[in-house]
Amino acid sequence: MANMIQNAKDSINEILNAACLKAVEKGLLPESADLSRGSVEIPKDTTNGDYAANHAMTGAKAMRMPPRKIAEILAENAELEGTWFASIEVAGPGFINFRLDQKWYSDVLACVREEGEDYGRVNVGEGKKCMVEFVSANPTGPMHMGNARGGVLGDALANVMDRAGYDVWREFYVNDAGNQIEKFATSIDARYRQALLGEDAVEFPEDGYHGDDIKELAKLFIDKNGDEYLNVSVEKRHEAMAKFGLDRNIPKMQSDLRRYGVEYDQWFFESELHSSGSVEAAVQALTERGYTYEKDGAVWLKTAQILSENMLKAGKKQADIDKLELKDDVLRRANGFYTYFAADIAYHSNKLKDRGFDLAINIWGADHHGHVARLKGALDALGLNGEERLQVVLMQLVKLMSNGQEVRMSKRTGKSITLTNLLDDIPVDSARYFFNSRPESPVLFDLELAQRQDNENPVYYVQYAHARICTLIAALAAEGHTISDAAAVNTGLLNTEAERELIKQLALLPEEIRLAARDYDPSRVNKYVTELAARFHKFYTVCRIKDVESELMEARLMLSDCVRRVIAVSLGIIGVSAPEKM
RNA sequence: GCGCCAAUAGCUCAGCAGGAUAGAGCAACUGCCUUCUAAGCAGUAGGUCGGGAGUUCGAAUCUCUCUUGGCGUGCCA
Repeated sequence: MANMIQNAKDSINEILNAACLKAVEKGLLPESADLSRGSVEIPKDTTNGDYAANHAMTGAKAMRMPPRKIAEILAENAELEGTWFASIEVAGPGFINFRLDQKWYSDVLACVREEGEDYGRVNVGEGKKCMVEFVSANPTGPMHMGNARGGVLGDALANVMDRAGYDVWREFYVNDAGNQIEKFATSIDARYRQALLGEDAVEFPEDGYHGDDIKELAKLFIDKNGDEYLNVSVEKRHEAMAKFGLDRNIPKMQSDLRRYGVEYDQWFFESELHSSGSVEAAVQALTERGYTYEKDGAVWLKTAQILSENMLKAGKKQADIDKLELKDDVLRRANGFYTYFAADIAYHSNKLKDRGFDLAINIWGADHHGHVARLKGALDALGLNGEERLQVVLMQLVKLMSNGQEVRMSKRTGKSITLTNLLDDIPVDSARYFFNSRPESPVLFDLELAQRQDNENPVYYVQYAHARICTLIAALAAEGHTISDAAAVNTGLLNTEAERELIKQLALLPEEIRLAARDYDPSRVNKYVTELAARFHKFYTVCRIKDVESELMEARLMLSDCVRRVIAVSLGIIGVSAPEKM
């Protein structure tokens, strides 16, 4: 579980604090010396060292001394003996730059070998229960590109959280109740009667689902039941049709997602919240706490009050809050049915309270952002601290390009690229790599580029590095060379710039996992592994492994094997395969 | 109107709890395979980080403002 980047930074802080203490004792720095605002960073340009500390600059004001002078005093009083650092120097406006010693590189390699499959694990989650809910597409039709992105981001994020030390649970929330389902049944019904009574005999509802999949469901329904539902009451007919449709659509979603490499721990049905009385209970609980009222025959949540109270507590000005024109929300409609919002409150209360998840992460499309504040607010009102315990990752929508043209997607007309079509056309690895980009940036998906199975498709760049190493290891094995442990190898021989840059990148994985979990952004892993592949390709070009002096060969072979493992682990996190041959 | 997200090389995007000279891939041009996979590597060229102001030792990054684009602002989900 070692994080060699964090360790190095901590060590620098200790070295500087000790140096500061010493300098104060000697009277070189004032008693007011305070380095606590300083931070350690990895400079872009390694001519500025491997790590740079800005403590002298951030502390200059309190000490009333020029930063450069402070930096020099600290550097002179720093003790590097027994640390991971070989040298220290002052540069620029007052940076204190540290250069890593060989020992650090050796320790990184030892870590990678010792931890094996578990390399990159960190324990920021401390075993806390974390649910990642993602995709949760309406089961009324085929999944589209947006769901494809949600599937990738959610699954990869769940992997990241797992590696960051959380106890992770993946869930799909099935909206099998409410208006959408009624519309779904109405649509099937219209197609059903059109098929039996003629196109013109029945008018198709304007707000119904116009896709061909509905016609297909109607046809299957006829194959099974013939015309026997023509004379049944509308309620009974719709109930049968909704059930029939869901029984076909849901398994289809499950198999499509599985094909995509996405497996859930649970498919949670909204209908169960209604039938168990959980929705009613949630609204009741809000009422008991005084957060609801009745108006026009409906039950309302005092959203405006809850949110403005929260904002006042957070230090926002009343005038700014007024500008937001906050509105209350309906929980139970005048017709007696609960809204989607009410069910969602019940669902999230179920997650945080009944099932005891410490953290609930939802991946939502950006078009749902208006829903975030009020859901958090409702959970706050229930005393569940929704502000912190519910985290919503809003992902921007997918723009699909084909032959340089944007392909418009429309759910209403049913004209959209479905996830099934997508998987027929492009490799899963390619889709998973492309969609795993920063969630809040819109993604432009170029169909032709993703389809290409050559070097223009960036996913192959990474996979190629892995395959290269595998064949290299096989070739050396054929000559009788096996991979030694870090301790059995003279890692000091790995001292060219290409080798050191490669090892530094290996060391970075735990830190990247920590940051990816902190920001709920799994795309960091994509960037990480791409950079790792780049550094390997460079090393491979510059440093020969086969046919060099045996001690050096062993060291480089061991390094290559470390890279192979870390690429495999990283690709595993983002759900891309690591081929042994290409 | 109000709110959320975005704007960085010709194209696609990194860089965003402030750090030193703003990076990569593609496209263009030039090199590197009788030796471990050239699906690779090295190099050239390409930029008022949307405009303006502010905060400070320092701003692509933080604040304000304007412009442009996407989304939201339902007794839909």
